[in-house]
Amino acid sequence: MAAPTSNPAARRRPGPSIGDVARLSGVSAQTVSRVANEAPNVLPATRQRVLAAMEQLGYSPNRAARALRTGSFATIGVVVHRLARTGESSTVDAIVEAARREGYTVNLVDVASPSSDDVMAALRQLSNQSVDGLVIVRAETTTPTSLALPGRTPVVVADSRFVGHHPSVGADQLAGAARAVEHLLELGHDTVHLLAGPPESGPAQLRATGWRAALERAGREVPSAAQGDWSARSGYDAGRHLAADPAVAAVFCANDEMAAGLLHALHEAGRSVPGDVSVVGFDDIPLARHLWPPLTTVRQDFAQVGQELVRLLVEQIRDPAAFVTRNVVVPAPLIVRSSTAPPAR
Amino acid sequence: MAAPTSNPAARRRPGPSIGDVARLSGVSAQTVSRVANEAPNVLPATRQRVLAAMEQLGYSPNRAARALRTGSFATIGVVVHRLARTGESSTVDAIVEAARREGYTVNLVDVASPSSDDVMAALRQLSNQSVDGLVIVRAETTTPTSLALPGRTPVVVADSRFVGHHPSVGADQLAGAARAVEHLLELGHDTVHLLAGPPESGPAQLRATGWRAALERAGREVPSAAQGDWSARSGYDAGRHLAADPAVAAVFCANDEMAAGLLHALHEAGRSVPGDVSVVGFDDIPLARHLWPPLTTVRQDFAQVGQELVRLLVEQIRDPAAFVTRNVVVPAPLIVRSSTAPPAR
DNA sequence: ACGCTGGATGTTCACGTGAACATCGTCTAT
DNA sequence: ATAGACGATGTTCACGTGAACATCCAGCGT
Repeated sequence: MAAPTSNPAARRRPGPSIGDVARLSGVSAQTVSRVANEAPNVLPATRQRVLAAMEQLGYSPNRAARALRTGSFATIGVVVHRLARTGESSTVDAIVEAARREGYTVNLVDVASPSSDDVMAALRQLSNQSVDGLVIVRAETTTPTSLALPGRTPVVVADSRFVGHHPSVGADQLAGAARAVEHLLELGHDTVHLLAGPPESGPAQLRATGWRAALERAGREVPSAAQGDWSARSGYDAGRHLAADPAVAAVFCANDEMAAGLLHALHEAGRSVPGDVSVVGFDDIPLARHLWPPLTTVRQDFAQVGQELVRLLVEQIRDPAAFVTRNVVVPAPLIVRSSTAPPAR
Repeated sequence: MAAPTSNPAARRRPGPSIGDVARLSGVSAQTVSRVANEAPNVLPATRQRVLAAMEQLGYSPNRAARALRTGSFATIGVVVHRLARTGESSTVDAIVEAARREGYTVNLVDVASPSSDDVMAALRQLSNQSVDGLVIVRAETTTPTSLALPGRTPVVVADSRFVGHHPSVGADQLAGAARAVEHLLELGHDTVHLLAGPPESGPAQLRATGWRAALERAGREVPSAAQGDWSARSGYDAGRHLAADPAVAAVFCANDEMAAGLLHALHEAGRSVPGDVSVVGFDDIPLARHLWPPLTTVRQDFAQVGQELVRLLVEQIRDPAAFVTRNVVVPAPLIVRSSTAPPAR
C-alpha cells in the first residue's frame, strides 16, 4: 500500500483559510468562525460582509482543522461485505441518505471477508478520531462476541445476533421464514424443502431455524436442506438436483437470487412452476415480481433497516451516556405472487 | 440538519496521542512519528520499543491532525446516484476495493437527483481539504459542461460524455448497443425495436444512438422507441404494449432490468421467447443468465470500470502537474444466451 | 452624568502531527 | 589521533480551527 500522505506532489492545495476571509471582511477570525457555525450573536450587517468575503474567496472550512479542534469528523463509518449485493447496497443507500439528513458524511469500507479478523482490521482503519460512529452492515462472524472496539466508539450492527452486545437492527428473519413455510403448508404441501444460504452466515442460520421450527410446529417431516452461497448460480446448481427429485414439490429459498437460479433449473428440467413445484424466496428484490413466474417472497425492508441503523447510531453519538443496547426488529411480511400453488394431485 | 460538531456531549474521546507513546517509550514525538510513517532511519531496537508502546496504549494516529498537517486526507470522494442499482453498486464496490489497495479511504455521497445542481451541492459537501480526489459515478446532467470544482480537485467521471473536460472511464456503450442490434439482424430479423432508458440519461442516449446507427447502417427501418426509466417495472409497463403489437419480433432493451420486465409482460401475453420475440438486454447483471429464458445481453464490466476510475484518479492525485484528460473505454461484449433466435416464419 | 448590563467582537491558546533544522555520537580516512 | 561525514534522534514550529476569556460599546436606570 502506498502512503499517499508522504507524496510531495500531493501537498499544499491551500485554499483560503478563515484568516483570509477575516482579513478581507475586516473582522477577526473568530467572527468568521461564528458566521461559519451559524452562531446567533453576529450582527446581520457583519454576517453579510463575512458571507460576501467567503463567497468572493470561495472559502470552505477546512474539515481537518475542524475535526482536530472538535474531536468529531461529522462522519459515520460503514463496514460492509459484498456491497454489490442487492440487500447490502439498498441498506447502504438508505444509510447514506439518512446520515446526510443528520449532517453526517459516510466513510465506506468493504471487507474482503466477513470474518472477525477482517472486520477488526477495517475497524482499525476507521479507528479513533476518524469516525464518530460505526455501522456494521453484516458481520457474519461465526462468533458474535462483542466486537473489541477502539476507544468506545458508538456502533450499531445490522445483525440481530449481536443482541446484548451492540444495538442492532434487522428484519424479522425467523418470523419471515416461518411465514413462508406456513404459507406453503396452508396450500396443502406435505413438507417444504430448504435451499439454504451459506452455513456461516447469521441470517442464513436464522432463516433455516425459522423454516425448521415452522415444520416441526406443524408436525411435518424436516427434509435435509440443499446448500447455496446466496448467488443465483449456486441456486441453479442446487436446483438441478432439486428438480430431478420428484418428491420436491415446495421449496423455500433463503434469498431471491437463489430462487431465481432454482426457477431456471426447474424450467430447464421441464417442471412447471407453480404447477409441479412451488417456490418462495426471501428479500423481495426489485426483480422478484418480474421473474417468471412472479416470485412469492418474504420482503425485507432494507431502506427501513438503513434508516433505523442511523437513527440508533446518531442517538448513541449524541448522548453516549444514555447508552442502551437496543434491538430493533423490522417486520418481514410475506408477499404472495404466482410462484406458489396447491400441490399437483 | 443538525450540527454534530457543536454537540457538547460528543466532544473529547481523547485516546493516546503521539506524545503519550513518546513518553512511554522514552523517545521524542518525532521518532514516534517516524515509526508510524515507516521512515527508514530508525534503529530497529528503537522501532521495537515504540511499537510496543503503541500496542500497549492502543495508539492510532489522529487522522485529523495528520490531514491538517499534510493537507491530505488519504480519502477519495465518490458521488453516486441510486447506489442500490446493480451497475452503481458494482462500480462502487470495485472503487472501494481499488482505493483501499492504494491506501485511500472512500467517502460516499449519494445525490438525490443526477442534476447539475445536486451534484454540485454534493461536491461542495466533500469540498476542499476533505477529499484528495473525486469520482463521479454517473453524472446524468443534460449539460455535460466542465464541472466547476473547488480548488482544482482531481476528478474522474464514469461517463464518457465528459471527454475533453475530465478524465473518464466507461463501457463502450455505442459499440455494445450496435453489436446487440447486429446480432438480431444476423438472426434474420427485419428490424429491432428499442426499449429505451430515460431520455436525460447519457448512457441511455448512447445506447439509443448505437441502436439507431446499426439499423441505419443496415438500411433498415427505425421504429419508434418505447420509453422506460431503467426499472423492471417500467420495462413491464412498456412491455405490455410491445407484447400486444404483432409487428414486434425483436427488442433491444437499454438494460437488463427492463428486459426482465419485458420478459414478464411477454410471458403473460402468451408470446414465447425467443420463439415469437427475441430479447436482448444490456449490463449482464448476475441474474441475467438465470432469467427465463437466460438473457442474451451486452456485458458491462463494472468492476473494471471501478478499477480504472481509481487508477486514473490516483495518477492525477500523485502528479497533478502531468494532468492529461484521458478517456478509457472498456469493451462491452455481447453475451449470447437463449433469449434470441431467428424470427418465426 | 454615571455606572452598569449585555451583546458584539477581538485575543489567546491548544488540538496532534510531520517538516525543517539542530544536535549528538560513532565510524572512517588520513 | 583528528577532522569529517553520516545516521539516529531531538527541538521547534505552523497547519486552521473554535473554546474560553477579554474587551468594547450602546443603551438603560438612577
